[in-house]
Amino acid sequence: MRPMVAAAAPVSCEYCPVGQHAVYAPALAATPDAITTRRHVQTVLAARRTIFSEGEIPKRVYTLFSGWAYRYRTLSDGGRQILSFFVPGDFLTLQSMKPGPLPYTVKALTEVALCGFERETFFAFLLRSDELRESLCRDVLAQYDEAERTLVDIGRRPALARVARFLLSMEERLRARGLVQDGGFELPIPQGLIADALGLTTVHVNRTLASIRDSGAIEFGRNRMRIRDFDELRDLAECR
Amino acid sequence: MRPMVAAAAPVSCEYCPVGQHAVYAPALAATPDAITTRRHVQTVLAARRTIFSEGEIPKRVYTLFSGWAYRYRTLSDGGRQILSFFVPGDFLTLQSMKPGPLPYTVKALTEVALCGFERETFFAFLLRSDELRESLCRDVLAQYDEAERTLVDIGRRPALARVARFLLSMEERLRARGLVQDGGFELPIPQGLIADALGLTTVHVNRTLASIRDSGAIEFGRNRMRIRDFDELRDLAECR
DNA sequence: CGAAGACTTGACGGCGGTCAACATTGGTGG
DNA sequence: CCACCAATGTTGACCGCCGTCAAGTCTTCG
Repeated sequence: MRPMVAAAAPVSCEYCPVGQHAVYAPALAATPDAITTRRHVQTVLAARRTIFSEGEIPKRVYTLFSGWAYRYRTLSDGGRQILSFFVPGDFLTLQSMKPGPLPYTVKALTEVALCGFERETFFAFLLRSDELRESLCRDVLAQYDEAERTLVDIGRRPALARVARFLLSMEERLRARGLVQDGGFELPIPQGLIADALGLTTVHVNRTLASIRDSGAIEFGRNRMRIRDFDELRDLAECR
Repeated sequence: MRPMVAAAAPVSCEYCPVGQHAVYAPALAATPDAITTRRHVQTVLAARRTIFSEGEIPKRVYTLFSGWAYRYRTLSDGGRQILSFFVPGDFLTLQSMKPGPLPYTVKALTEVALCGFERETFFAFLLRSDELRESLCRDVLAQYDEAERTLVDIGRRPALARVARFLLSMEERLRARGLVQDGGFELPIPQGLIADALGLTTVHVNRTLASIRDSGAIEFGRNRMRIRDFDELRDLAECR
């Protein structure tokens, strides 16, 4: 399978293919130039490159144009907890809304293309209109909600249910962005990272995925996942 | 030990003893009447009473004036995950900033006194000034941050470290509110609830607390906790 | 005084972690 | 084009943390 290719974003943001999912989508619809002129940089980064480091104070902020990224916190013992994965259209550092050091690291999973803005003017712009504020607010609360949902998962559910729900929520998110085709989707997340996101180990994620595959609910190969039986998978996610 | 007594808030918010910790603290300092006149209700509720139910659409929102409360999500199997505890001055439902059903239940832990506001006008007021918006934003991000910190704890740390960090962060929060006296503080949270907050069981929290006490780092009795050796406790929280 | 909630302690077992070996894939440079 | 290497996936053996079950005590309150 060919690796995902990241192309830099087009010159104008007006017809941006992922703009409708961006936090500033309302502005793109109304006054696309307002975004284009504020966009400072377009960058392409190789897979595994660090985009922000924990403790860094961001002067520039990014929307993910193509590719996948993720963010995580590091433990004193070297372990890490992945907090979320990003897909095209996602804004990488909502927490930078207020100035100060970032409490997590952001890293490119695949090769990525980024659209960069100057932090201060970017948020000043978002706060100027009611509509944009509301969009920003919705994004923050949605991420907050997802964090607490994951908290419930990790705190109270067995590994099988966690993995099943992870797959379901990933499918739902990708479907909303039109990234589900032929009933399946690209999932360039190695099992070790799924483990770091779900509070498990690589070995156990591997066994769990294998058992779900054996149940017939999913099939997958390198970088690709297909849900064959949603009802079955939802049953597993309910944790019995 | 006498149960905590909840008295209704005073008539005017101007000299509210916990107002400085409220999300609308800047407004209290500048134009206290703006808060007093918007406050619709003052309510006293018995311990264990439900303040909001999961799925409910709040028309009225509350600041906790006295007593303790907590919020949690329920699982299909009857288990639950506590998301946070509230102390006087805390606002109970930041998520209600955007209209829609609440994704969690809020319950009184002790007897509580609440100051109620009409949801819509309350947030409209908070969004009107830059200073209040910033205060709101800071609160949301702080809670979000705490949620992800807990996520790391539960996902990656052993029981001993979770409990130790829980005690440390509780002490820090209460100290900031002037609720630490004689080196100790009131902690009316039963071990079963600590377990529900940390993804553990009552039995295991009990053993863990006992082992921390044996190490000499803390001492506690019913409803009261004292940290005797911060360095020791921090070592435990680091999870060697 | 009775009942409900909270705390404590012991015995036992299982989910998921640890360690280790090996297979497979894809990228890189010679 | 091939050799090599790093990253990833897979499987088995073993074990420990923490959950489950259960009994009993203590405290609080009606």
